[in-house]
Amino acid sequence: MRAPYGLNILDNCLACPMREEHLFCHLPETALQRLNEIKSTAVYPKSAMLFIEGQQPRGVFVLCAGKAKLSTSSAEGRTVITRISEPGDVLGLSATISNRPYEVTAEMIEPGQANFITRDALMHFLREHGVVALRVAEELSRNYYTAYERIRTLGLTNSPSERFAKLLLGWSNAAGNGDPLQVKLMLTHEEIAEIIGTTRETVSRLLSQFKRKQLVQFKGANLIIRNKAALEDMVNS
Amino acid sequence: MRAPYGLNILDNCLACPMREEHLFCHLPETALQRLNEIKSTAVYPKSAMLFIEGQQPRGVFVLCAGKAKLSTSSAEGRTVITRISEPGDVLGLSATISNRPYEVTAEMIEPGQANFITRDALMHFLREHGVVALRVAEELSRNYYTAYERIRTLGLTNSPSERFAKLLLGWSNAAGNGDPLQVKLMLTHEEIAEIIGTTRETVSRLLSQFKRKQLVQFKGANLIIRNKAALEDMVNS
DNA sequence: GGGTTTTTGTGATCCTGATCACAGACTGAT
DNA sequence: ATCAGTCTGTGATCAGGATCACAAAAACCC
Repeated sequence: MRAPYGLNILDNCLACPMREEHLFCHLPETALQRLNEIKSTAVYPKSAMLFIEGQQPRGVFVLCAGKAKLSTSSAEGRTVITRISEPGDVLGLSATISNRPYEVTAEMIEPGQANFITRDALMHFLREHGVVALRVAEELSRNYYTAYERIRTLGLTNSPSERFAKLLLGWSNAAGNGDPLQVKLMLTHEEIAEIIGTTRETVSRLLSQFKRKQLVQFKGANLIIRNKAALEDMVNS
Repeated sequence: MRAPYGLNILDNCLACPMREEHLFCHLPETALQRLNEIKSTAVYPKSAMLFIEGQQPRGVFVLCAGKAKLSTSSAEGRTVITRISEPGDVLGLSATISNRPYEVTAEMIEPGQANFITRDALMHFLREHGVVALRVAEELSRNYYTAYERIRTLGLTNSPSERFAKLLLGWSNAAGNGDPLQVKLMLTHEEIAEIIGTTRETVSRLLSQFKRKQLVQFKGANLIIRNKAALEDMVNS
């Protein structure tokens, strides 16, 4: 297995990388072994598509390194980004389990690595290991919750400013290590717009507006939250 | 077990009522038997709350008769209806499986009946019957898909008119029996507004507008779709 | 380093829905 | 029948974003 794109292949990224709640953690030894036999690893460059909305499900991808954006589009070209996936996430699980077309497109937004398990192998594996099926159900529930969170932000807030403030706060909370008030902006305005359901121009304007009001401030490619309270007020307006 | 509210208790509504894809259909005999032992049945009047958003999950409800609306609200009183559940649906499954608070409120919009299975009993049952756990995973995937459908309608369409047209078409498709062009309106304008993410007034106006344009027509409490093509055009605008 | 492509900033315009405010129609209880 | 409560229709107003249209800036690539 070669490692193009200057990435080193991670040895065993199925086995509980960083997140304790990872799908395939704390499994019986035999199950884990079997899992390692049926998985295959690959490395992906930026912009690589793991799968595309509407395709028949080939299997699941366990993201080991890098980030991927999950999005869904309308016929008229409009797009919503539903999630930015991080290492440890399992992509394509619901489609694979239910054997329906992938409901989203998964595109790497930075180079990374993922394990792949074919649908047949996975289903066979799950039928043999009932415990893991239950874990899969739990993982699906988790996905369900994040989908609900999206529904709530899209449905319960009217103004883009509110949603943008919410997004920034969410990012600052998610910043596990380092300064929680410092957020690395790795998305284009266009992509941010696709997350909060507005236009690129509006995101641009909101950002200047936030800067003007001293709510945020730039430090290179990072955004510093200067007035968290004010942002929180906007969210609960 | 008494039957208030003038409803007759259905004998065994776990066993594959109408929908082949029902969660607990085609199970091994032993599993089905055990299921019948751990379930309890109750009858609910209109407006009864099966559970409320934020509560610790007590267990799952299998809806046997009647319809329930699932909704989620913001602190400021705004509400989105995420689904109108029909007999055969399993309510509270993801919360129960993942042991997180119910993510929605389930309220009966017509009198009905449901089986209840406590969380403990269900989890114990699932650990014993791995096959069923897989079925649960499939059911969760289905729920996930409908959640995604909500995300798409909320995120990919801008105009309330578009969403309203889409809703009407969806209802007409769902009308299994009878004239597919005839839709029974059983929700208030307020509730419709909470489904498509707009205000009551806008729904009122849209309805008059659709009537004026001969897209729809009333026949008592039923709505007749007069110009399906025009509605479909609005959706793909 | 120059040339191309993507990304960002900002103005001007316009229009759709949200909001507020009532009045009329229904519904359901007693 | 009556009254309270809910639901529905519609007008008037108004602001917030979508849209279009460029130009500047940054990133990328041989």
